[in-house]
Amino acid sequence: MPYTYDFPRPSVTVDCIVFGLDNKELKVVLIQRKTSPFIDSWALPGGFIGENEALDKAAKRELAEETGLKNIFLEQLFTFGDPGRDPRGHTITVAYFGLVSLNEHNPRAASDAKKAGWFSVNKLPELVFDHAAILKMALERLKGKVRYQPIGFELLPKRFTLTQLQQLYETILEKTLDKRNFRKKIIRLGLLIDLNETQQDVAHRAARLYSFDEKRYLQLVENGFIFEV
Amino acid sequence: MPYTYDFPRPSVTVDCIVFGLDNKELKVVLIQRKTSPFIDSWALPGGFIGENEALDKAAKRELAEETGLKNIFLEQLFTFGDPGRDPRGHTITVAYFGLVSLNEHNPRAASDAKKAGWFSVNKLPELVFDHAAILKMALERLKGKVRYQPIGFELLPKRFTLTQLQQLYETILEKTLDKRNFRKKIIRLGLLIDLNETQQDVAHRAARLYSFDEKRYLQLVENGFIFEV
DNA sequence: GCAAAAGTGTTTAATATACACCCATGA
DNA sequence: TCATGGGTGTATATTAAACACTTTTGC
Repeated sequence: MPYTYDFPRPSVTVDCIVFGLDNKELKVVLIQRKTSPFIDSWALPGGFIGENEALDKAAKRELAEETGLKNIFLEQLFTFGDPGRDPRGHTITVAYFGLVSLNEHNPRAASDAKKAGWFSVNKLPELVFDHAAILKMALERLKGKVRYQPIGFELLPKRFTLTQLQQLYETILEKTLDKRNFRKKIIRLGLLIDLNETQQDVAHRAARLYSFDEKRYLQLVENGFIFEV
Repeated sequence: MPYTYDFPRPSVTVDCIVFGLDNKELKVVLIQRKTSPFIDSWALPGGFIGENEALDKAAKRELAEETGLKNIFLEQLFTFGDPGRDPRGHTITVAYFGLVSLNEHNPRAASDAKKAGWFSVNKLPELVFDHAAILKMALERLKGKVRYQPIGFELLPKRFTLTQLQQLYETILEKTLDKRNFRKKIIRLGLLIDLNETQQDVAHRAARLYSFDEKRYLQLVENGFIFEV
């Protein structure tokens, strides 16, 4: 079923970088390719956009088709279009990135991939195309963004402890933070809801659980509030 | 000269949002379209990417072809791809934005546009396609970015006064700043070079001129420095 | 001499940093 | 009872904010 145009057109794909936090390791979802080129190699989940398909819809669809992951908030990262980045010819890819609570999301090889799974960003297999560069940019964006937008909460379960939150920042920013100062600062922001519950089944004093007050955050943003950690 | 592919492909274009500062007004470069659709309407400079052409190259080329503006630093903003944004069919556009010193850059209608010029962002003509939405996003990015990256300097002449710099921040952030506090803060950053020169031909006390110390900025960034105003 | 913008310091409030011990729990 | 992580306060240093007058220059 050939499609003919008066001028040459590049192919357009989407790729997804989905980060998760496993204890103190930052991980990313990769799939093993089922199709040529680079069959069996590891890659970011992604693929061609459909006819008259919106970019974000395509990203969500491809992610679901290859990893089974659904209902994940994806945000556009960057568009890569260097000729030569794909051996099949001029291909432009729009990269999306998302953050999930790793324990609550388990990628599995869905229809369009041989395997799918979480990989530590520090121990990656070789990636196809320019996916290593895309991932690198996603990591930089994550580091930059986490300081002034409350995106970190996406990486945690809905209910989390202050220590988990602190470790998250320590992992992403790659530096240690003072416990007392961190708690003071976070609490003072007024964006955490104290659930008046504690952890269960831990072999030490159980920590209080908190959730992120997204409603209040949105209210504050409306009034010009700027989140900073 | 028809081009045939096995699967449907969207068109891909680039659009440029170039901001300039005119006294206390933020302005943007627009062109009057020479071709259908929307002939004679105002639009952001832009057009189709070429065969095997890199995205940033295409943006620079289109900007030069339509406005004559060259050697302008452009940065990728966002990619817009909603089906329906272009009546000719599925068209994805990669938007770039740039900042220039308005007095030093005069857009003129080059080969691919009927007219070209600076428009105040507060007094815009009706724009074609979704260019109004693209511009809105560019403005938001500018506001967000100016606080933690020294991009504002791009909007000023190489030699500028502290008052000019302050007015720049006041214009972009849409609020007034205290002169003494602003000066203290900016000087303390250590990113300005005092040129030991003063304005000429002004009808009042001549102000000292400064330039931005980009070398030093890059050094500091290497060492983890974060710019904040 | 006056209009117009340049330039300059101090006080007070808020925030950031540094730092160490007791508490609760399960094994 | 001990190992493990949870939880807390204070003093000091740094930074932000508020605020008004004198200086220089051209006309």
